[in-house]
Amino acid sequence: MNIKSVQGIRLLLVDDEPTILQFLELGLVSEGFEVKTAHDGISAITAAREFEPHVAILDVMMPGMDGFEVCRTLKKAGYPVSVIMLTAKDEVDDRVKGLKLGADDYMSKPFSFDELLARIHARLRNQFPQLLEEAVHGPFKLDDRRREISYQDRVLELSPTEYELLTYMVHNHGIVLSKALILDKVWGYDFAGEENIVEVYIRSLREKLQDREHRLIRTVRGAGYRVDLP
Amino acid sequence: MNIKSVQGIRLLLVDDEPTILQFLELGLVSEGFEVKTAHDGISAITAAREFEPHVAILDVMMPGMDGFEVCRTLKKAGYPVSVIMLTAKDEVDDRVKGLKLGADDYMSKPFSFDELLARIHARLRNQFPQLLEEAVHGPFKLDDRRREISYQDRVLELSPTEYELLTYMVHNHGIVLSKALILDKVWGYDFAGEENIVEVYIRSLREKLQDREHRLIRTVRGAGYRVDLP
DNA sequence: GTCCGTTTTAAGCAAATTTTCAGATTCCAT
DNA sequence: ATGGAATCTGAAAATTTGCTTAAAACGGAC
Repeated sequence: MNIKSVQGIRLLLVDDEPTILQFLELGLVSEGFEVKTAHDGISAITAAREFEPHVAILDVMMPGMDGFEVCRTLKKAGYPVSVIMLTAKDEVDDRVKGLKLGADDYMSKPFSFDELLARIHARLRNQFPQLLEEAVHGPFKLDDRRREISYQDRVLELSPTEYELLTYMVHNHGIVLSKALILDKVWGYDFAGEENIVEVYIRSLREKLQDREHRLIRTVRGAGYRVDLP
Repeated sequence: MNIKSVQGIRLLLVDDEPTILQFLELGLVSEGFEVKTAHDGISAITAAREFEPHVAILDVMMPGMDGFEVCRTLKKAGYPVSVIMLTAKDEVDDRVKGLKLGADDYMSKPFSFDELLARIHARLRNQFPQLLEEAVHGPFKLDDRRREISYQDRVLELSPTEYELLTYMVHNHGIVLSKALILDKVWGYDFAGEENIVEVYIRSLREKLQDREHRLIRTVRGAGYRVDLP
């Protein structure tokens, strides 16, 4: 997603399950967020005090102080923090239901990483609209909400992967991006195929941008690709 | 949200569960509302007399005088108050009962704070339009007091779920909404079924809107749906 | 109970997208 | 200029996604 626009945004992750914590942290950091983690409620509160996160992602079920308590404490202290609560699907007793009220959004496990990203963006749009402006880079206009990219004021018709790829590259224009890096960011670290697929998609983008001379998306032989804005 | 200012708007919160009461009060006060709370039906009536709330948020299940009774009493006394009823998901018949007894809207737990905010705003739009902007989006007119949606000045005949879905989507027009998000917001966080049901309902809406070309409700492949107003 | 509208599930189909592959082309170092 | 590696290309194969339809499940009204 849009690396640059997310810089300086602080996320607090709280979960007592180390595996999940690590997994989420890894993903969110590589998206460009500033991330702090805590494995229980008490340390979450402490961390929040000095870290001042924009968004807190809290697991409901934790030993000791649970997610609800953390949420309430943060809100009460007046931090302008958005809270996304994570809970398992089978935790549906009434007490839990009622307490869900304090959070700004709520996701039930299991969920996809992409979905979490979308929720974080939604929260940011709501709470800190000035942080996520519509990005204009030269002839490109990136509209994350509509999920559209315009080039010279014409909306491009892109497949999902093309959209992700172009978003990533335009946000990082002027920088050479290796195929390995692109694979990581766009296809995910666990993609098993060959790097040739990047070439295939670059070709498709060039076609849709009418970039016959490869001047917009430049090939840097042996290093990767670079978007050059006029 | 499409609200100009919330200052001077008075909300009455009634619930016997102190935790929930506190959560809601905290959140709503920080949104700028004037909030008064009551923990049972009797004191709710008393509070309403001198506080004269614009909107009352009542829990259905309370010992002694329940939410319905409070609602009926308030309406009978002629206060110009909008009532939002809170009920647990399995108390299905409560909804119908509540609407018959004069409630203007209902919400089933669990819900997020955002949803409650949206409902309050919706209520205010209808009951006190001078305080807020109109709920007209292009060719759509949303009247959730009557639970009706007009499209090009014709009232649509919608099932309850269709109504919720279209309301949600029109309210968020111009933004891509994933099927997962729609499921959460419209069907509730604990819905167990497949995302296909969203597709089925979208189809039904398109049919009723005569949107054969899918230009009103656009499919954004791999991402979700987006309402585009002409 | 039966009827009726609504919600939900399921399966087949069509289309779009992703991925792979093999041959062509380009580039660079020698 | 030549060989080898990197990149480009076009098209087929594989996969995924969304659309549609019909039937089953459900709930309330009678």
